[in-house]
Amino acid sequence: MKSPTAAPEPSASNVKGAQTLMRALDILDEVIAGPVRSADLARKLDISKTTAHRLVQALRSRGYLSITKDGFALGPKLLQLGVHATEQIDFVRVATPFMTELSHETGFCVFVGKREGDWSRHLERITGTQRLRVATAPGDRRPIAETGLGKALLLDEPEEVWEVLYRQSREGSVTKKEVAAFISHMRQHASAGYVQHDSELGDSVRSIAVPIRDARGKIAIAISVASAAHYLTEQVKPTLTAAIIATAAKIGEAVGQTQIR
Amino acid sequence: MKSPTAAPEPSASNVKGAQTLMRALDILDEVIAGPVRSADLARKLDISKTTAHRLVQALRSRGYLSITKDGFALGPKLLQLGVHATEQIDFVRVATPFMTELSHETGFCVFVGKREGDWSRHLERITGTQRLRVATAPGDRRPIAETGLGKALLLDEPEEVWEVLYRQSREGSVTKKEVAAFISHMRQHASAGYVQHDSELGDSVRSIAVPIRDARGKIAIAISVASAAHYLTEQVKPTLTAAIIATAAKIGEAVGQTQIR
DNA sequence: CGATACGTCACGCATTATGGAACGCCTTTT
DNA sequence: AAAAGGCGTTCCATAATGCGTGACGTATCG
Repeated sequence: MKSPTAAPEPSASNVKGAQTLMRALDILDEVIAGPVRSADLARKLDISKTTAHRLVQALRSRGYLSITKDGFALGPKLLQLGVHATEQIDFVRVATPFMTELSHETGFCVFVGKREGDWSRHLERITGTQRLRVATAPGDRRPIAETGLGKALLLDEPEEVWEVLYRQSREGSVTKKEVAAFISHMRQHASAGYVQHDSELGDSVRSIAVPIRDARGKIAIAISVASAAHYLTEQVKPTLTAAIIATAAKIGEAVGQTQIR
Repeated sequence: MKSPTAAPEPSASNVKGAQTLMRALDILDEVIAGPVRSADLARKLDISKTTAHRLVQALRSRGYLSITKDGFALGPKLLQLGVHATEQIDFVRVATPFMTELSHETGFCVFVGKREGDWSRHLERITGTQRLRVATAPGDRRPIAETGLGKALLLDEPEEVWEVLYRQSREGSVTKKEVAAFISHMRQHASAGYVQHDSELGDSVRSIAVPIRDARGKIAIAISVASAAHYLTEQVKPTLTAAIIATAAKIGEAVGQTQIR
């Protein structure tokens, strides 16, 4: 059985014997914000002008930096790496440790999922400590407008799309009033940045879901906590919601989401 | 006066005193193709298993690599850097040295430009050795369907867009036949990958233009050689075209264009 | 026309990174 | 079942690597 501790992540300071590399990466971090002069780098990172110069030239020779009239900027090589990273990165794998952490903190069961056309696909589940479990398993596919997780994946869509998908999930048998209510709720969710969803199947399943955006700001996946309404009461909701949002923010940061501005 | 030699580019081997960094970047280069095991890296790069391990852990601790079940893959940090690089990179600055080289090789005048809505903006010009010069100057804006450079920027657009922009450049006074001819020519250009354009103003200006794509494959800028038809004869055209295409390829590589597939 | 600040180069010292050896854990082979 | 091989990991002595001091040429500013 797996030990409960998460994967041993080398926490940056953990790693010894790569000073040159670390300093070079520090430089890249500084340059993210915008062009920086070599001398400024030396000061901010507290290294000698010479070292800054050497590292900057090395990075430039590899295309990681380029020279502009007001200092060094990110270079073309990073475009290439960025594109390939997009293809290679497994969002779920990145998210899993954070989900585990959340599950341990709260005791609830945590899910991740992504959009597949008009469906939402559940990709991974971290089981919590509660006896009563939501049956949804990794691999399950549900109409996207029908789950909290799915709705979180739709938060950036225009209202017309919401309507179409909602009608689709109800297979047409739906009143105008219901549609209007759905849209209205989605609007609230979108402005709040998270979704609270009560199952319409009468099984008292309640979930809270939050979308996670990739580096381009596009919603890539969503995480959700789902449980019986018996556990997920109005009292615990505020704290829990905050915890989920915090976790989503951490994951977002880990997948390179541009900082909130 | 500037020396005729291009900017002193640190040509990778030029840079000394950054072994650790260079090896780490070599690792990233290997991983671009797909997940690689740490031991394989040690072999391919001819370094000890220990060193490979240390570098890989360092890169991972910073998010440049991530662990997958079949080795190390590019990490989420590269998404972030990629996005910011897209904002920061000055394609013209990257292109200029290559354009200079082309100009010296051929003697012709070389231009770069980008698209601005329905216009093409000339951004930089490397003057050649010829007495007779095309007057277009950096900063000039022309209707996009009216110049070779502009047409190169449109090669990926659907035919409807070609038609709209062509009519626009002619201010409506255009026959169906002319439109059909334009579309037909554009089709040829698109499949050839370059544009040959003879000015319709009767000034005997002829140009050859090639688009340059960014890391996502989207046309970002275009370069062109323009001259009096007196210089740009049918005899020199094949050689010149090949040279321009080669230069465009080099620039494309420099801005991280995914290899031709 | 000094004064400041930047990028660049050369050089000697010691900090830093290197590879060998060895270990535990797996899967594959015998 | 045992042996063999491959992988990721840790420890350690060694010297090679990367560090900062100092100095030079050049632009920017007052």
